[in-house]
Amino acid sequence: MSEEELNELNELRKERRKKLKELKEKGIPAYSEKYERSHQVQEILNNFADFDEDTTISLAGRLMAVRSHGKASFADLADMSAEIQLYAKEDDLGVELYELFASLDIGDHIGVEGTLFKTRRGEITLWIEDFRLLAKSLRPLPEKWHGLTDVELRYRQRYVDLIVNPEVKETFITRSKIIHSMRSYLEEEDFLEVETPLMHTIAGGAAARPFVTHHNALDMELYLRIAPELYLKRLIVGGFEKVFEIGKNLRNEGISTKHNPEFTSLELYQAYADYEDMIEITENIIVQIAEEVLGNLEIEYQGEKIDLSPSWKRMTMLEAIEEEVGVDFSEVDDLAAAKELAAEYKLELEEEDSVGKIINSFFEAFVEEKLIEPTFIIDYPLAVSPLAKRKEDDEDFTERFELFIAGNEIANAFSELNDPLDQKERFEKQMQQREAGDDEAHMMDEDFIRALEYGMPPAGGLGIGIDRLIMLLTDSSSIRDVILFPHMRPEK
RNA sequence: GGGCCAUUAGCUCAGCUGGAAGAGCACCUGACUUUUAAUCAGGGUGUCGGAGGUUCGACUCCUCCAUGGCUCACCA
Repeated sequence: MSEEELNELNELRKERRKKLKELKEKGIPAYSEKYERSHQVQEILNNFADFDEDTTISLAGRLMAVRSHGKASFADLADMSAEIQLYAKEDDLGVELYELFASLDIGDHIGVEGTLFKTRRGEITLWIEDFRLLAKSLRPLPEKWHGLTDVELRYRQRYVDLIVNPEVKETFITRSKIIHSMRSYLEEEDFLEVETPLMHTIAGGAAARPFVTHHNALDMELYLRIAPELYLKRLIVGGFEKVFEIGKNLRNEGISTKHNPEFTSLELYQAYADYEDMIEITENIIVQIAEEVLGNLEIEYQGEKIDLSPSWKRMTMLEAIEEEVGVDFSEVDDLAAAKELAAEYKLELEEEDSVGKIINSFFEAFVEEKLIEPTFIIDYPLAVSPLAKRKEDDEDFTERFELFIAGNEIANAFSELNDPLDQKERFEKQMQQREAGDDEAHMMDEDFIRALEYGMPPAGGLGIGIDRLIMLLTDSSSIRDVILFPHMRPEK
């Protein structure tokens, strides 16, 4: 770094650069080789009684605080597992090494060696006999008391957030456990984990605007996937009977506390099954996760107590609307009457050209947010379900459900449409809407129709929004709190 | 994209109707060999988000821009 660049640094950073230079002059490595430690901090804290005062142990971690008393100092060392107090005395380390210890900064990584004791106040402490600087920190950490609360900084510099806000680390450990529990449930049930393409020539499987990218060698536009659905169903055609994929979907839409442009979902498909089976899997999987990861089926989300104990409530969409709004849509069968109702309830419609879409709008506007306890809403209008099988006794509705908890949609599932001719007609209907300006309408996928023509067994399919589920189980109000690096605009 | 709000030291924040930029922590200097938000004495380290404007004078008022938050719309 040149003199000019150095001069632009603030005082705190200049100070640390100065110390780095001094270390170099003394021949002390500021970024040294690996350090063999004997224990993690948590093991020490849990098993203090097992260590006598002659047992030498070694730890490695980041210096989080220093309390210097002249010729002796206390400090706090944090590794991933926990924090422990260090005690360093000039008598034991010698003048030179103690001076080095005294010059350490908060944020530095060190490896320490010594024996354990308890202070007068009863705190387990490592009495240092030797230590080594492992990595010098050149930037000051946020304040120890308030930590880092500026959400912009927390998301942009998640590494700092993780260093100073322990509960953030907890959330992401829980996230990992949730996904692990989900995967082990599915493997236990003999589902095969697969990976399908992220780059699609046709963006399908959901109603959403895709990101577009360009393949140079092929000189063609590609879409980043909005859902893995159509590929997973091709695998059901191919003879896999139980498949699942946990992965990212990318949607070129608004960003909010519930939406990130890339988000993680579970999708699974089971041959010879239907949406009733999917209800069962959904409930089982979430109950297992809550039991394994939280050890509790009674959770609290943003101040609301929620009981995840089975069996969860089921209602048809029409029943839910009738209960909440008092309108019985089973009595409404023409578009004009539905539009009149929408006007009466001050629902602003855009392109709703069918009773089904208006029913769905009523549901979204008046019912969704009221569904606090886990509730399966079943039987969705055909008009908003272009990939789901029709109900046998009602042409206008499908064998589909969504699961709502705490007012949020957590899962979406249906009996998969496996009639290729019906599917083709529905794609054609979607294409018309697309041409009429609805750029979220489904695209025609000829190859998917071809696959269905070879014969797809009846199948149930299920999608779970993993980020949303994790928000619920970690009591996080924003999706950004459960995604390590949420999308942000560039700085400056 | 619309509405509302925010942006001041490394961090967390005060700064009134326009009149000499502040506190705590962190940091620096000194004292201190069981402290733990260590303590004691001294030190303010700043492009007040950016650019214009009004004014004798702007952190403060106005306009535009940037970023973020909440919210509505779209979506999961």
